[in-house]
Amino acid sequence: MDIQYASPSRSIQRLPKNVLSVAESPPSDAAAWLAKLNDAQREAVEYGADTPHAPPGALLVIAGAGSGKTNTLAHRVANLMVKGADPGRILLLTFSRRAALEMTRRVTRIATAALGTRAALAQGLTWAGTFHSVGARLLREYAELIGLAPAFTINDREDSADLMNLVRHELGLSAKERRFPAKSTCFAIYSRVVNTGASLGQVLDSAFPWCREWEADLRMLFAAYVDAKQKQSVLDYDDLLLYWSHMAAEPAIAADLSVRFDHVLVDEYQDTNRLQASILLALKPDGRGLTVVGDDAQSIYSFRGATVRNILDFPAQFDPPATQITLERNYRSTQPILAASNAVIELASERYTKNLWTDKASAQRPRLVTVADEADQARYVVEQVLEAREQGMKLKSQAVLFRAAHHSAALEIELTRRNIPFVKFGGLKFLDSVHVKDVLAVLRWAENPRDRVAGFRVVQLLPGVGPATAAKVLDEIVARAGAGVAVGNPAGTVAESLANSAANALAAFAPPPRAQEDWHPFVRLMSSVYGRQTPWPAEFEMVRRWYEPHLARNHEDAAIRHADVLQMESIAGTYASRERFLTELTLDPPDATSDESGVPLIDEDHLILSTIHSAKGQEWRNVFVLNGVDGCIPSDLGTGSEDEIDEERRLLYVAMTRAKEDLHIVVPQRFYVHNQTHLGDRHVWASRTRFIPAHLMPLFDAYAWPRVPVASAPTAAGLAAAAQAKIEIGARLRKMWD
DNA sequence: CTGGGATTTGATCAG
DNA sequence: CAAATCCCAG
Repeated sequence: MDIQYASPSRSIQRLPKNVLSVAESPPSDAAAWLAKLNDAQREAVEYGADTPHAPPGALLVIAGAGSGKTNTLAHRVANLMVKGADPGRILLLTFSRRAALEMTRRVTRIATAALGTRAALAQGLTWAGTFHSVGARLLREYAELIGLAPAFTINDREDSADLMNLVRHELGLSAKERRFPAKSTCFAIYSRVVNTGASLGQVLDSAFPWCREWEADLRMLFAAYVDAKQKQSVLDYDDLLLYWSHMAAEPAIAADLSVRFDHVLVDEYQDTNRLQASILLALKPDGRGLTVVGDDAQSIYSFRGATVRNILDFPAQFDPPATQITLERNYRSTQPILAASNAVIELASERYTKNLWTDKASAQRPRLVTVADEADQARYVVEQVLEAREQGMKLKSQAVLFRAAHHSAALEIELTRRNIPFVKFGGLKFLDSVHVKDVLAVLRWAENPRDRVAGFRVVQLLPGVGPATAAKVLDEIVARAGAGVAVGNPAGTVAESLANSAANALAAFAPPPRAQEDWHPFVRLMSSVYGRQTPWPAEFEMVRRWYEPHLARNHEDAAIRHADVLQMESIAGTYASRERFLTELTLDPPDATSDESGVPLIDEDHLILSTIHSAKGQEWRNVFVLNGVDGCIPSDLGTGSEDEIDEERRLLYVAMTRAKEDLHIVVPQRFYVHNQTHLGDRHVWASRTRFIPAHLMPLFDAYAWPRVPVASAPTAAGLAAAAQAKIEIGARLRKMWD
């Protein structure tokens, strides 16, 4: 066998066995598990796999919707392992945690089939996850080298916006005459600059033109924000990529970093941004061992800085250019569904790829259903879902997709009323609720006493403590910590001495009179968690018990919220440590909610509700797309530029291509306006989405619901009678006030 | 300086 | 319609 197997590898011991097992099996056998793949898929799976330790140049796989992308990628990973690649040296970057789990599951299954009893090898695939989670892991490993506290905490979007707000107040930007952009807007601008690599001016021009006048102030704000994060050992989502990218560009670390992974495979490449692309390039500058998979027609995350140019410009980045393989055969949808989807995407102003084809014939065209309003839309969906279930289609095989999380409100009410279980993906709620954030803030502050947003929130839970007192407390901690570091603490680590100073600062602080009573229990709690005196997860219970009276005092609906906290406690028990719990929860918050508070109905059959974004990569036999009207798809917020409109079009394309057998696009004609006083009936009339213009109508089965029986169409006699009735009713109504 | 009530504002998709 | 902001009594 190849001598290179003796080259430096962190688990050399296991490799020879593995190689042997492959060598022993006859070639026909080895081919058997690849036989189900089509030619293009097999090409993608086998590209360079014969020399896993000297991989050839970069590979780009353009994989259309339903073309077996996940399966192909999983086979490729399994094949690399079968051919002797060390699974611990394979980096698999996916879009979501869910996708990572699905991928490892499949790789394990395929590898088991291919390797027989040597399936344990697949367990070694430990580097599979999102860019952000892998980044967090690597940063903790290299933290000391790059001047980062290893116990750094990670802020989610809300926390980051809160910190931005804190900094904004300190800079006095809140007292401007003209209103300064909201904290979430400031953070969105900052995030976009970081992720796209564009200048602040460019970002303001292209995406936030109404904030143009604040450029100078924003620049100052962002500088202070970065400064604050560093002082507090806090990272936001973007930092996970940003630090990784800079780390990978640092020659001393870059060498170590790029040799530790022989193969880097990236899924959903069309939804990566410039920053992510730069990380890949730093890891694999010549493209050797790099595989990216994606579909430019499904690029729907430009609001997160993703650019379709990443995938389009990928091949030319390398010399020689990347090899490109296109998967055009669709295994998912019937021909009529595919025909309609193709027609929709074909109208894009810029279009780069392929037409998908299938041999799955069907007489059923996708349906375009007109209903009166959102209430009827809900009734239509429920009726159709139940009818399909009568014919043997499980609820789980059916999904309702929509553009924005709140579009399903009316449907959720109807489903609850009729006792139909459902699980909703997208539009996160759990982490947004104040009680969950309160408890997490205690834990984050315990993990990192410098985390000002967390501390600020926790101290203010005490009665009689407001922003001013909280700020004093935090300043006191910073002062003590500074003094502690200056004096030095040879006995313990930096983290321990920091925790000590924080606990001491709290103990020494003179609370305002109203907080007197609650102060000591609070100090006891914080000293305990700072000092890690209670093991995880018992620590969570202690925090919860401390929090309970504050929860009860501050919220009328404390009971419901308390149930959430208990729910969180049971989740906490499944993590090995406080740090793991906090990191995982911020990087991978639960994305599903169900009608019953908290408890997802995992075993029971249930209908799937999902935003289109969260439906990525999934498929169902029966798919309903809600609100196929202008203003929803495309969203009225996203019709500014041609690019934005094209992205909305791709969104509809993604939704449509989720369907295997039956597709319903529902078009309510009337929407009630939300922003009205009292219970008015102000409404707007909606029209069918512009992405399905008249000339595409032949591809659909268009009808109104409820269907009006022909026999009941008004006759001349009937109308005359009705006219009579109208008069009578009018007279009766007047009588009411006599 | 805190906290409760009145008032105004602004809002998608998500790691 | 929920969150941010403002105003004022204690």
